[in-house]
Amino acid sequence: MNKQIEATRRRVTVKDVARVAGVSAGTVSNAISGKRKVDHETRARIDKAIKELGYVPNLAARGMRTGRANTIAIFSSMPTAVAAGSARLGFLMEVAASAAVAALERNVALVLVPPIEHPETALGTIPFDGAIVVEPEVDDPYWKVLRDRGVPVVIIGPPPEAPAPAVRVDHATIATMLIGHLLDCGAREIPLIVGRSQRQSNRVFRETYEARMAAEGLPARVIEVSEAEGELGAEAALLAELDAGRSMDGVLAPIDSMAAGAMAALHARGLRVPQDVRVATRYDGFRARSQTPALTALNLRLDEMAQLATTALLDQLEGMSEPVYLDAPAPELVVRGSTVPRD
Amino acid sequence: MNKQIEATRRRVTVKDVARVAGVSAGTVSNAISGKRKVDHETRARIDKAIKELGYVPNLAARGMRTGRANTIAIFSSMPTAVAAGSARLGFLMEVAASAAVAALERNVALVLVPPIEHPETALGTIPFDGAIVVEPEVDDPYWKVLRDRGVPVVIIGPPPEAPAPAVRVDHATIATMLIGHLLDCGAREIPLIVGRSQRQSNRVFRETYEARMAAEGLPARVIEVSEAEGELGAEAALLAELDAGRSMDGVLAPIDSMAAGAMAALHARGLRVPQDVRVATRYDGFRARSQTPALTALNLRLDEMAQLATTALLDQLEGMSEPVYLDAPAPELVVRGSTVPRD
DNA sequence: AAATTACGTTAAATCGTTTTAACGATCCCG
DNA sequence: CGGGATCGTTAAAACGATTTAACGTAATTT
Repeated sequence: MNKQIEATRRRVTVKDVARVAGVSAGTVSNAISGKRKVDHETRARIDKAIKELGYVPNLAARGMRTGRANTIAIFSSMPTAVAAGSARLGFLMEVAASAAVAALERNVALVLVPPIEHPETALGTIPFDGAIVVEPEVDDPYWKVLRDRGVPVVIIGPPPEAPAPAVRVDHATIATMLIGHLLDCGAREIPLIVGRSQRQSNRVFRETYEARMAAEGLPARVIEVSEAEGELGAEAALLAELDAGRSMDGVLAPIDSMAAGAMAALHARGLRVPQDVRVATRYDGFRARSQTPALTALNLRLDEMAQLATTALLDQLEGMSEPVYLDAPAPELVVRGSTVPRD
Repeated sequence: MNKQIEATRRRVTVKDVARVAGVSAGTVSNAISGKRKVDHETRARIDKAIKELGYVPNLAARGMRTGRANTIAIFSSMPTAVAAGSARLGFLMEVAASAAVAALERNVALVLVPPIEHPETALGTIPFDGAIVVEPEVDDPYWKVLRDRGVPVVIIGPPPEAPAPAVRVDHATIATMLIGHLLDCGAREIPLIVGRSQRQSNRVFRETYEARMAAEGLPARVIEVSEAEGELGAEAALLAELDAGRSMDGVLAPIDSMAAGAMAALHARGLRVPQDVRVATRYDGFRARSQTPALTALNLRLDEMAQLATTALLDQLEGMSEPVYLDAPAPELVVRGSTVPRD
């Protein structure tokens, strides 16, 4: 009953519990983990001792013995993150939130590793058993290190290397849905504003766009904007296009910051959205929703993707299953005011 | 040069490095940590050996010896989270993103602990040296356990107990700003839609509202809605109010889901926002921005708050400073279409 | 020249848990 | 009655790092 308020109190260990309960340390361990059978009555004594002493296991020691940290990390790499701006972060955080819940349900904690300056350093400081890598680049630094170290990894996004465990996101499908929607809305002159970097998503988007436009017998116009320029870059590029007298009745800008830039350009030239020009983007985040009118986008079902990835990773860690290759759930079109007039 | 591809390879330890470098394990440790001086030339040998062997330190072992996990956790508690819905999560994730960056800059990883069913269980599985607790309730389960265990904690929000290290958020200021703005916009009949639970923020908001309305000689009308009912509850409550013939030209709904419900009710009765009724809410998140028109809200500067809290916590952990009590940065009003006509 | 200090290094102890192999006791079966 | 099985338990050996106290040598002071 007496609250021992000593300045420095030795940590309560499994040995202390053992002594009080009149058993050996090993038995206490077994009682806690449930790995081996322990007599019902002795277990009761142990439980009592634990409560009495306020024992809380030392996770570092446990981890050292078992070789597991009971932790997984979620990574998103640097370069494009800064470039693609808040979108990327929002994307990552949406995934992380869902992954954290899924992981905790299996008593594993999630370590959040946002894009930072020096990835390598961080990697050495963070204890984790496996990782989820969000939309890695082709030569993603995180992914490469993890793979080389033999850390179990599940990717969310298109896998950068042929057979890698991943929740596969098919950018072609995404592109097709968005283009199809713009066409359905009656748009015929639809420039594509796309990132200049060699990321897979840019490439696939572009190819899919060109193929589809060709199939429809419509002109394809690709406007490349450096990711680093983001919103302003896209605005400038579209203004140039408009001022050069090239007409348009739709704009497809998968990267949401660029879509925002496009909106600004259209407004500046007095074009009405959606009456004159329809606009669509990919990720239905902050950015897309803050426009007026809000942008038509896709519900990528990030929560489901995160859950899939997390359970796949944990199954793999527990040896319950081989590495798997899953397909992301089909995205859903979220139609908003930027393509269909509201109210 | 030969890639040893053995089925099971013993982990490379500090001893292996020591052997190769021709020194003792202790010296390798010193070289790595930089805690004691190591001859320049031997350090070079050690570095070489490390690279050669691909040594990566075992963090569990290190943690066991040092007693530090190099990890902090960020918590948000259960009950209201589910109630307040996505808003709460968005809030948490915004804070977490920023905290993660701040922590990683000091080589500490951030563990994300979203609201879950059984907080106690999780606590026992997660290794962390300190914690950030986001907007704890008066009797917050997480906070109580952490305090009892003597884990260093910094709170973001109003502190539930007199002197607790915190980044203090002043709900009175927040309430004052929002009410002031609605008044400035010309609103005179402004019901307050507030949560029914005994959370501090509800109480403070309500008191501030009543005081201010009294001071202005205006009628105060408080509509209580149970947090669990959220959006629909608020909608129903406001519909009832309207149908009872009580007129209004403003609505203050701090909880964003309830603000959404209010918008629905107003639309349903053909009232125009902002021409007939001005609407404002507190947190400028997803919800607020997705309304048409988007809701006027506050930029609470969560990123700065998170950064403050994180550095305060880490300073405390490193013994660099005593527990501190900081004030959150002043919020900024974000005026949107729900109070001021746009375009 | 003797005494002291400073420096870099080391062997050994230590952190607290899980796991291993072995143990005695009890029970079952032939 | 003796030879397994079965059961619950235990003592001791890991796990891999950091830290302690002590050491020899070289440099500096007295």
